[in-house]
Amino acid sequence: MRFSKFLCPTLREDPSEAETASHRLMLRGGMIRQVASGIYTLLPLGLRVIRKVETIVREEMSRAGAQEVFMPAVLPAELWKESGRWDVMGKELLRIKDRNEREFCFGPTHEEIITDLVRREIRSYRDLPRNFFQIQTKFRDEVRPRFGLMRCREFTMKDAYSFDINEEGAKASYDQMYEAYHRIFSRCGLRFSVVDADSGNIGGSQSQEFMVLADSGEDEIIRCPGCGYSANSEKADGVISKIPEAKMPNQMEKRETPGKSTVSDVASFLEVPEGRLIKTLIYKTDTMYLAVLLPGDREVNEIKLKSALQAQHLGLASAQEIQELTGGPLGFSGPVGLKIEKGKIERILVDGLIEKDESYVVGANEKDVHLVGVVAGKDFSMQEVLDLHRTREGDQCVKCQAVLQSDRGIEVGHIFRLGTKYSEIMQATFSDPKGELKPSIMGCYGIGIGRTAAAAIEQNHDARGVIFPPSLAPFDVAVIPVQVTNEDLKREGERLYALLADSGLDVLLDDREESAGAKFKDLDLMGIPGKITVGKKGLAQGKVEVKMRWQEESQFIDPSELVDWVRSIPQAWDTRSSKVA
RNA sequence: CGGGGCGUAGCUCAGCUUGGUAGAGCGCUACGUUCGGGACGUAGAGGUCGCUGGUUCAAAUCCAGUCGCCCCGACCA
Repeated sequence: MRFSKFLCPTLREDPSEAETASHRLMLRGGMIRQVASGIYTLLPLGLRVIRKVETIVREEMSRAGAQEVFMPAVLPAELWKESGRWDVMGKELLRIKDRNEREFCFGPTHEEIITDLVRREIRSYRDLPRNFFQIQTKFRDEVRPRFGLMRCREFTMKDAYSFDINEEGAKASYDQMYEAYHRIFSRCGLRFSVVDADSGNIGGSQSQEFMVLADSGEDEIIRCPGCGYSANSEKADGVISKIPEAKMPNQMEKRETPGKSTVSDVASFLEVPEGRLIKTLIYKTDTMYLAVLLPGDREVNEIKLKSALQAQHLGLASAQEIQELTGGPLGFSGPVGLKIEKGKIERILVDGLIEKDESYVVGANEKDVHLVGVVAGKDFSMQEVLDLHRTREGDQCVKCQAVLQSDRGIEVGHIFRLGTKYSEIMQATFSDPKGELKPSIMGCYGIGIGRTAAAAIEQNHDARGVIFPPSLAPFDVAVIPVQVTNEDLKREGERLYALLADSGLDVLLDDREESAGAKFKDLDLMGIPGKITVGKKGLAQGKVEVKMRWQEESQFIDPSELVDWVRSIPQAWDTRSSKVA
């Protein structure tokens, strides 16, 4: 490719909208342009990177025995209604109507569609197991798209679906995908870890996420240095050894707390550690109101709460609702005297960190009043005790008691054991050897293609720009004649370009009439691993000047070694000493 | 959905408070001089000041509405 013909509008300055490294560098490097919030055009350079990721994914999926299909992007509502997710998905699902007012959606994922295909086409245990995958455009109307390709509304996803005759088979299919994902992300040059995850509205019994470690990641990973346990903090379990000490009366007493409605205000006003407060959160689901009690210094894990309640929607009650339900204003709710009544608060859930017979501070359900010396289990009921808090760094591992640590991660892949959630409801059955009809055991497996590329940039860049892992780089090497007006340099550049291209390498020839400095800046920004500088220095001594993106100094090699040098770049990447952050 | 910010040339932004013929740097075009880490000179092109309405003799500027984009939050009891 000749740079002079290549659409790669690099930007000298940082675009104002970009915060994270990958977003900023993909815009500056001329890889993407935004069309609408969370919707992007991939420019030639960016597309090349995406294609590299896709190629790796395709190779590893076939190697793992999956076969490629291509399902539609626009999906009829009926299938979604059949699975029940038409109502569950909410506003994230982009709903559209055709000219006959028939309902469709733009596919956010394809369980329903593949299950529909399989129930029509696969009838016997002899046809199983099977695994189908596709690389397709999805649309999810995200609450808040951000960070360029990291959280888009429209994005490219590889999704795979396995169908097995029994649990052992399903487990084997899952393990196979686990291995394939390991190979894929390793080949993409990423440092990642696999964590236990919540399966969200996809459903199923077990799921794990592949997390690329990066400070800009939107997910928190909880990791145990003792036993190696690691999980998304949404899913992680942890314990604390003991609750904080506090001076507290033995009997329940009222205390005036004028205007102190937050945990930190009340705690400092009453001189009690936040862990000795109980916050009482009033939630509402599709069917009822409920109270959730947890230590003041803790946060509710709404994912756990939602699954404990088996609720489809979950949200906090409004200030007005709280006043009506508890008799007191927001900020002063408490469990003492809280009545359980049909149509009002129907359940009181107590987090497992609240200890029976210990005394706490709670709201009095009365403006500007809190209660101190409230004994858990005596002054209020602890009938429903559940694990509802969000685990955090510093808690102890439930398995080995080591102190848990936390990292930030970008979720690039997610694998699920679905069981029969979809096959049962949609009747995707097969005949077993006895002739009985059974639902297939399913698994599903996703990879965010664009997000993987973005994550690679998050992990591999420096002040000058991207440093693509060679496996994802848009070009293997760039040839830069420092002066194209100099006929000798121009001719030599053309010669090397032809030589390398003829060897099957992806080469970019920077034949633009730019200054050498401008070309170097652009090439560094674009992150191409190999750089061949064609200048008088090398020409004079009959050598070729070469440098890898992550190296500081050029070296001069014999022209006969050039092709081998370019081919050696991937190995050099793997063994490079100065890994970049 | 709540809070905040922004919308002026391809990009980054100034001008708006105090209304009076639209600005800078970078980029782009032409010519010349340069030429190993974003060169210089000269001459040029390029803008319905997001959109709609209002106030006014006069609106980028004041007012109202609207659309779009970004950020923070959505864990607050």
